[in-house]
This record gives sequence, C-alpha cells and structure tokens, in this order.
Amino acid sequence: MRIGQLAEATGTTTKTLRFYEESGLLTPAERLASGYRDYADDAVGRIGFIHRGQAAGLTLAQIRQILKIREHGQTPCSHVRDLLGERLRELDAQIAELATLRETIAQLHANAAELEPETCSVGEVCRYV
Amino acid sequence: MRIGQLAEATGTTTKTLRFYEESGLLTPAERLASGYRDYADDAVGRIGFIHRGQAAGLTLAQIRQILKIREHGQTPCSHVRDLLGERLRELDAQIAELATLRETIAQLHANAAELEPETCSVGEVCRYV
DNA sequence: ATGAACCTTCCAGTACAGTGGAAGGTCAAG
DNA sequence: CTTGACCTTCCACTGTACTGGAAGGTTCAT
Repeated sequence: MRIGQLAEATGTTTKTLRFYEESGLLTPAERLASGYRDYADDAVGRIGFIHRGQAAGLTLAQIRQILKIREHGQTPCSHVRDLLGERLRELDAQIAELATLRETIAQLHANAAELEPETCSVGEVCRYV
Repeated sequence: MRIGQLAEATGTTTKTLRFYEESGLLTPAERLASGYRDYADDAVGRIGFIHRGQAAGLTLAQIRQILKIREHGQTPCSHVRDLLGERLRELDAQIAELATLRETIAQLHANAAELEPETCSVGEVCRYV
C-alpha cells in the first residue's frame, strides 16, 4: 500500500503520515524500487490506535511511549492505565479551573451589561475588567 | 522607573515587558540619556489591566484591541462586552467538550482497571484504547 | 512522448506567550 | 579601577501537531 492509499484508508493526509514516521510513531515503511513507501496492511490498525489515543486526549508523546513498549514485546497495559488515570486527574483540574473562570467572566459580563460607559474613569482602561 | 523596577512592581519579568512593548501592548517607554527605558507610574496600571484581562481568559491580541480603542480616545465598553460574551460562549463549549472527553476516559480507565493483560490480543496495540 | 497524478526530500511557517543567551553599554559602590 | 548589578539589542528557541511549498523523480494512460 502506498502512502496516499494509507492516508485515504485512515482518513488523514500523506503529510501527516510522513510526520508520524519522522516523529517515531510509525516504524519507517519498506520502500519499493522507486523509493516510494510501501505499507503493510497492519499500518491501518496502528494509525487507528493513534487516532483513538488522540480522541482519548493522549498526546502524541504519550501514544509514542505506549507504542514503544508494545514494540519491545511488552504489554503496555499498566502504563496505559496510569496514563488514563493521570489524564483523568488533569481533566478534572482543567474542568474545575474553566468552571471558575466561567463564573468570573459571567460576573464581568453581567456588570458590563449593567453599567453605563459614562461611569468609566479616565485613569483606568476599562472598568469591566 | 526602570524596567526592572516595573517588572518587580507588577510581578513579571523584564523579558516579558520588552515583549509586550514589541507586541504593541505597551507604548514604547521614554528613554533616559543612557538608553534605559524610563516608565511613568501609570505603566503599573496598564500592566495590571493586561494581567486582569489574561485572568479573564482574553488573549493578548484581544487585550491589545481594547487598549488600542482606549488610545484612540474611545471607551472600549461595548467591545469589551462583546469579547466577554464571546469568551463565555467559547468557555461553555470548551467545558462541555472536556466533560464528554472526561466520560470517555473514565470509561476507558474503568475497563483498564478491570480487564486482565492476558486478554490483549497480539494484533492490537492495546485493548484499553 | 507527454500530461496527470502520484511520490520523494528538505526547508519554513502556523498559533500562543513568552524564554534563553550572547555581546556589549551604564552606573554606583568599594 | 574594577566588580557586580542592571540595562541594551538581536537572534533563536520552547511545545504541540501539523501544514505549505519548492524542486524534482515515478508511473500510467493516452
């Protein structure tokens, strides 16, 4: 399978696939006599895994770690469990932070809807913020 | 006031202040005979505004817009109101997205805590993701 | 034989908000 | 007079996940 076909099969671009190879997410593909990359069918599964990992909020660096462990013949299970747990804690923190920010902004916005521009003093930039 | 003193007074760094000037967030400071920047006292307030704007989740580009309007002698009130409203909508969308992602990951994590590594097939990278 | 569609490498750029470091100028204290 | 703290400019780099484009090679159909 050539790179364009693989890109189409996995819903991505040839640019991205070359970028993944360069980033160590894909093992360098075999080459045809022409120099074209020639992918085995299992590449589709590997790229699917990358996409699912991304959808689960893992970074490419984390996905690369998992793939490396798999390549060393080990099962990356406990590592994946840890990564997911970590990601869960991060998400909770992030959501809490955004919720606080949302309340702050909602307050500012409510003030901005109420106060009249005339009450702005010259010395400050904007009394709403 | 020299740049180091202003940095200390506002809880930032000289690097950042020069970066703000270059980015058009601060009007270029007066210079002493030595070439050193010499800030007026109101610079503290302006940098405070930048920080409050950031704390409200505005980007430097948005803060710059507000400051430009103020510099043109206009009151940026309605613009600020719009920016805050927009930011509020963005935040709501972002929080909803993260909440969905959180549930997906919580599910994966629960599976990962339950299933045994032996059930991993060789053909897939990781049955948890 | 020629044009389209595909592939190759390499270099550079995107957005965001800074940070790091080199090479050199200025000022006050000892 | 020199040391140290401070300042100047300029250039490059951080991290994330790609994207764009140039210059050139390959394959296949017409």
